[in-house]
Amino acid sequence: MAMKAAAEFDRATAAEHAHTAVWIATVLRGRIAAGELTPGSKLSEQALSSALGVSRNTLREAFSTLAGESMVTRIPNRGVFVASPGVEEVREIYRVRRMIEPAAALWGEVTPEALDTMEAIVRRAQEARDAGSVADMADANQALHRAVVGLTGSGSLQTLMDRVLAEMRLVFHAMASTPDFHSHYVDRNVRLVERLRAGRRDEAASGLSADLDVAEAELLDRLADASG
Amino acid sequence: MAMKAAAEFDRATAAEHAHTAVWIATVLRGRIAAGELTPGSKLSEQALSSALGVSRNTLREAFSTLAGESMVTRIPNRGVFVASPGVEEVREIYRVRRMIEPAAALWGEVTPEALDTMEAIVRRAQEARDAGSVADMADANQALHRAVVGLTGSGSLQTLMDRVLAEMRLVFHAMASTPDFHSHYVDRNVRLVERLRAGRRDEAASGLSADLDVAEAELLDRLADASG
DNA sequence: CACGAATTATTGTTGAACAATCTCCCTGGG
DNA sequence: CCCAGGGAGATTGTTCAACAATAATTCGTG
Repeated sequence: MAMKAAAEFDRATAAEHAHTAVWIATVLRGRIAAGELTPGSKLSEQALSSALGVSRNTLREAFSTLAGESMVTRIPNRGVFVASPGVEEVREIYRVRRMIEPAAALWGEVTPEALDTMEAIVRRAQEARDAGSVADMADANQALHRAVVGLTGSGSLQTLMDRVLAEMRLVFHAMASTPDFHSHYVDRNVRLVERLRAGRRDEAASGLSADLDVAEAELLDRLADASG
Repeated sequence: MAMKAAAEFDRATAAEHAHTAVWIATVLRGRIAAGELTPGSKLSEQALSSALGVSRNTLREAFSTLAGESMVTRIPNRGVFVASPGVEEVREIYRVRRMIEPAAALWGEVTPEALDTMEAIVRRAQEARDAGSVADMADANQALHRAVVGLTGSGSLQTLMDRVLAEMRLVFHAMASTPDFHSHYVDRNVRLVERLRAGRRDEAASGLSADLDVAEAELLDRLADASG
């Protein structure tokens, strides 16, 4: 068909031959994370395949990938939709985090470099708070917790955490407004890193666990408000 | 083509319309777990698609799923191969297990039902040892550790653990002979469940961690022998 | 207005085709 | 004898077009 160029967009830019399906999955993942594709919205095969300039088959393969990451939900004979996490998903998110984050704090390998990285992230969060940038604060917060899991040295756990954090972003996107959720945690995060630096891992782990409890409760609260 | 029936095998038996791609993924996952498809062996698209009676496109989608579970490895323009975990993969497996299993023992919800289940599994392991059935012992061992992670109540962690255990099976399949690896752990597992029953979670967690260290060392040892 | 049936749209799956890439063998030169 | 180079053949990556199966919608009828 002569008119594939109708939606040729970039795709020549970054690493042309990244095995189209993977590339498409990356594009969609990015758009979902950016909030361009809002939770619950339908991803039509025909519309998307022509919009992205790939065949339905290739798009389908990308969908498989994203469904495996639970970024989208596939309903047989109905289509795929951007995942829209609810109360149960939030609970699951914190079940996971309450296990792997304290575990990482307790038993991970706390290197000086890791501590430096975390301190830099915490400073970034403080600056974001001072500047009143909610988005940057959210980013820094996620980056910090990601770094905590990084202490485990495990790629699988890191991947799991990335999935969880991506789902968290979806939760925020699903909420109409994003009132300041993170500023309370900037100071707590500072204390967390201090404790890790001081080698007080028990305190770091238990404090982290408590923080997660609070965050979950607060998030569930706002979710109930939004849906009630 | 009239001759699709050439390889019609069952496929009408179990839940006919399980949406072919996932059904195929299930079949392949089972064959890999059973050791029918040995680690490193190539999965030719043409051969498999005709052997399973599905189109290459559908098979491809199944491959995506399995690659996402790292049951198979995809090498661009070369094909997909049954994953063949080596030393680094074993290390990663135990990095994960050393985090989530003790975490589950420490912070999971230890219900009486869960304890009963675990005791039943442990008894099964003892019977298998008495009967000299290595395979049953391996199964029971895996089931027990799976149950430990189940204490977290988290589906994501359970899924991660399942992936890890599947990879463990691949490691065993990759070793020419499977000398008795599990009998040493039957008694340790008994003690683990006893400690959980007694509410001595710290001991359960630290003992578990030690067991995992020993198991990793032993496994790495045998791997070194096999490849040396 | 409610209800059911026909129409329409969308997904699920297949088969064939072609380009890109790899594998392997075969030949020629050192 | 060994190695480099070059095809020929096979395999994967991707697209297209078609049809079957299922869901959504529309429309006619009571």
